Amino acid sequence: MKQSRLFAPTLKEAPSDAVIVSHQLLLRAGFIKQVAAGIYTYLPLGKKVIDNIETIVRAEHTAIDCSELLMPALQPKELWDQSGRWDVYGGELMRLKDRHQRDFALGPTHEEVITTVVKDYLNSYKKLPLSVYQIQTKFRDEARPRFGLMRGREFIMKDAYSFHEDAASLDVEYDKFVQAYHNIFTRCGLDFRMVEADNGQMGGSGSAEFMALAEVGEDTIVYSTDGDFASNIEVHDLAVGEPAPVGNGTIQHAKGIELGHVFKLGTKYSESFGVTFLDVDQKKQALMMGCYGIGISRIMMAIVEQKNDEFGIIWPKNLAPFDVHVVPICTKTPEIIDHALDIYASLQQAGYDVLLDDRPERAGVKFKDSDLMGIPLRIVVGKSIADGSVQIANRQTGEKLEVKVEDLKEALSEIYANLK
RNA sequence: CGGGAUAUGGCGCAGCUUGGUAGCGCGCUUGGAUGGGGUCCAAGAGGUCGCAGGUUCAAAUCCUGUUAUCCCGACCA
Repeated sequence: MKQSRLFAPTLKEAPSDAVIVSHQLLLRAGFIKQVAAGIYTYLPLGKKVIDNIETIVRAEHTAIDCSELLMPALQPKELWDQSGRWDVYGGELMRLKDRHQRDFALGPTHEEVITTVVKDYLNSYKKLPLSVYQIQTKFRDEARPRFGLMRGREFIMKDAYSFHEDAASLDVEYDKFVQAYHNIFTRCGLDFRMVEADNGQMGGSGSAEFMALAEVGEDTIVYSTDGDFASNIEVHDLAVGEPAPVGNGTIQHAKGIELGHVFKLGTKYSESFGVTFLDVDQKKQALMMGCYGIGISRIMMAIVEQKNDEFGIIWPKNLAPFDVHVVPICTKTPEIIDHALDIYASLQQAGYDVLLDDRPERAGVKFKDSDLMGIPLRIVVGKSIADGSVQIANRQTGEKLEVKVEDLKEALSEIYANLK
């Protein structure tokens, strides 16, 4: 991609509405743009990051044999009446009417829909277990949207649902999701913790949350110094310094951003929707269910909150919008831009996703924008090209290295391999 | 939903107290100089001052209402 053609409006100053660093940087670096309170457009750079997150999420779900589908955002009231949640969900459910004055909701979650979708198919124990997921825009009419992508009224979520003949099967699947979630958040480069969580209005028999550690987090994690215990403070309201209920540690507190939540739902939804199957003894039984969510757009925000410095964002390589930023400077010299174009083409051929800053800007402007965007590797093509060398700059470590053009690919692949 | 604040060009802000018809920095356009960390000079373009009503000869400025956005709290798979 040539930067002169990329829609990436960077700002020197953060819009005054943004108060936390991730919100400010995502706005300044041109990743998102606000449309209304809690509603954002993902600009091209932001969209690329979202896509990268989704790629990881998809791969880890495929790995546990969970298949992807896509359900409607628009859901009729009747479904929500069946679960009883039309009345209990409250003001957060975004409600609307069609032209015939029939009631609909924009889905904040999809237990009602998925239960209806699988109902006819899952009539035998032979078809169990089954798990499916989708990645979709969710709607919640938050009383107070805030902090950019942290608490939006419209956001991208991955939600998965599993169906089982008994609790033992649910336990097995639940553990697979827990492992998949560990893999996902690790691959995203997040500093996170799994904690015991409240079941909330979802009901069910067990749940855990995955929290990104961050001071701006809205949740409080209580954990023990020996690592044997971690919980949302909603479940165990323990004070700092108390002995932990498990193990020998003492309690500490930390702030976290909830990125994922796994639930054992039990039979709550299958009972209200009358979803039953015949077991091996030809007895009719209610399905056991699990559900598993990840805030895709929230991951982008959480990463920026964790990975930044005074100059801008520092993307982990798996999420970065581009792998390499080729930055020619002194562009008055025509051979420099020619060399940069050659390097750009050859790195693309080598499989890197490359952004070429072909704009007629001065060096300082290009460096500032590059730092702000946070692409992990930068190749500066300048005067030193006269003796055949360019500079590789590592955004993550700050290291800079002069290399001959003929050695560039090799040097780059070594540095790339060591990126986080 | 309670409490607090803000709304003036793409972004950041001043002007409002003490009404006289809008200004600064950045950005943008053109020209020139510069050319390895947001360069400098000059000339330009761009604003129904959130919206509606009121007071007044005259409203960005005063009054009333309203909408939007942000923060704190409550709420929150």
